[in-house]
Amino acid sequence: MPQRPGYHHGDLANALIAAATQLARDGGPEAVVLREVARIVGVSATAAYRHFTRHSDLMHAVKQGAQDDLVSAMRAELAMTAAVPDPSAEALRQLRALGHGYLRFALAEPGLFRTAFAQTNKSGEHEAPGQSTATMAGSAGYQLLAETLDELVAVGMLDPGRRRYAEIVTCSWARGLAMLLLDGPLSAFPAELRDQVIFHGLDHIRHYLTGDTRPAPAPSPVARSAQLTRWPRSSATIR
Amino acid sequence: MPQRPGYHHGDLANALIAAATQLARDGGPEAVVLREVARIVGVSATAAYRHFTRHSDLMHAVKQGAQDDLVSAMRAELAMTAAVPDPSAEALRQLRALGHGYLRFALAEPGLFRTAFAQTNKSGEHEAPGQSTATMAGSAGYQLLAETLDELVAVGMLDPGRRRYAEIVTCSWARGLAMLLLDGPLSAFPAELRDQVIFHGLDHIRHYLTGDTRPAPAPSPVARSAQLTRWPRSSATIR
DNA sequence: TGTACATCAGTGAACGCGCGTTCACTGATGTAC
DNA sequence: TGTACATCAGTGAACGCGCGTTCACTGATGTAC
Repeated sequence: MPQRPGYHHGDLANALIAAATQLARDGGPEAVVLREVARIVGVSATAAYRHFTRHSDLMHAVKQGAQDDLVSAMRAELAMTAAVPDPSAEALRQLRALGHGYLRFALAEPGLFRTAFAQTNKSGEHEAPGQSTATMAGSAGYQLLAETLDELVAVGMLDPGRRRYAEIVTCSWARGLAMLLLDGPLSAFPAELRDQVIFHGLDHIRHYLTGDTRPAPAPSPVARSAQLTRWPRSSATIR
Repeated sequence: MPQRPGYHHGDLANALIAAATQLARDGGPEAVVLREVARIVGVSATAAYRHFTRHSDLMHAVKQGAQDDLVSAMRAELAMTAAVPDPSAEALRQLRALGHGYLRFALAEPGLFRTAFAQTNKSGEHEAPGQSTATMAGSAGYQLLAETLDELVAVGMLDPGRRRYAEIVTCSWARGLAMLLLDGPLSAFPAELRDQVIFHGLDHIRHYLTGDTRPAPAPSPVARSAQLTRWPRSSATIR
């Protein structure tokens, strides 16, 4: 990103998005105020209108980024542990990783998490019925879950007859737990306890899907608690 | 409620709450604007300050009411079907009724549902740590669920070892599903389909809790779909 | 039973704020000849 | 290679809005004597 040589910025659109993302990260979607964004970048508020026809368009871009970040967090959690040879165990590992990634991102980046699911009306869209912008987890995340669930069926752990509503139930659980952890009564819990709730919740989901009532293999490694603080985000460098 | 005889209103506090509730019903918590509330009641904005020290206090009252309404909806659903003699079947009936009540209220009164879980900072409270105002379903609703889960254990349908996280998982599912239905991708579904999602979801929860894999007894009665439109609310008569 | 007066519950005007957005403009850049 | 000019990407001032809240006030009510 250039050093702002003078009158022309060079990459104002991205700079605005980055600043807006930082605001969303700190204060949620309501904190994304166009004038403040311009202020941060060091540009007049009017300049933003060269790159976004209105506030909600900027908002939309931030939301997209937040959704991408969520999916990245899920992918990162997938990559954090090694794949195991046994297909059944591998499918379970993936399921757990996706859930952990989702919920840990929610805890680490509550502002971005809320932004990812915020209601935005982009320019052309008129409440667009039937084509909701608020996809499950940015669509890509939903796809990851769907694949893992398919794998669970293929491996024989998930009854095909119970496949149909599996992602809705799983998504509902994860989304609701995130709300309880962020805004609800569970928000008062200390970080460790919240991690435990997530861990046990995920184990319940596993049990629900597979019918396997045996307890979870091991408690959540403490080493990962460090990750609960802040999620590193490559695209959010300002200026 | 008196007919507003002249200068003195007589019951302004309640009238303001009622009007504010109507705004919340139609537009969610953000729609509760003090000046607009006063306008509706036909009183100067200043008058509100005789009864609420600030906006957030009025908001708090509305939120309380919305939480009560949610619990009422759950209770009403409980009362809608007759109790059955068999304790196991009865516990399941209650579980289903609570879930249906919760989710149907969310669909019928999205504005109030959101308001029930909105973040409000009442006068004295300073982010009050450890004592979150956002209780599970207004606390009373949580109590109802807890009792039903206890009953499931007593009856032998729910393994005591799996009792511990049962309400968190169940609450998470319900809350998340409500979000998906109201703001998420499921909001585009037609009413019937959404009711089916609820019905199947609840059946999955039942299966998850009890381990009973047999399918649900009967599909959701169509007759109840009428209820999805609007929830009758006794306390919200304006003026 | 009638009067003085404290208190209660309203009023209207105004303040200050910050927002999204528009306007007419100007400095910088790139291209045609 | 140098110049004219269209276009691009900024600027600063201003508009209009609606909000929560405060101020000094006034009409209605209730109570003491």
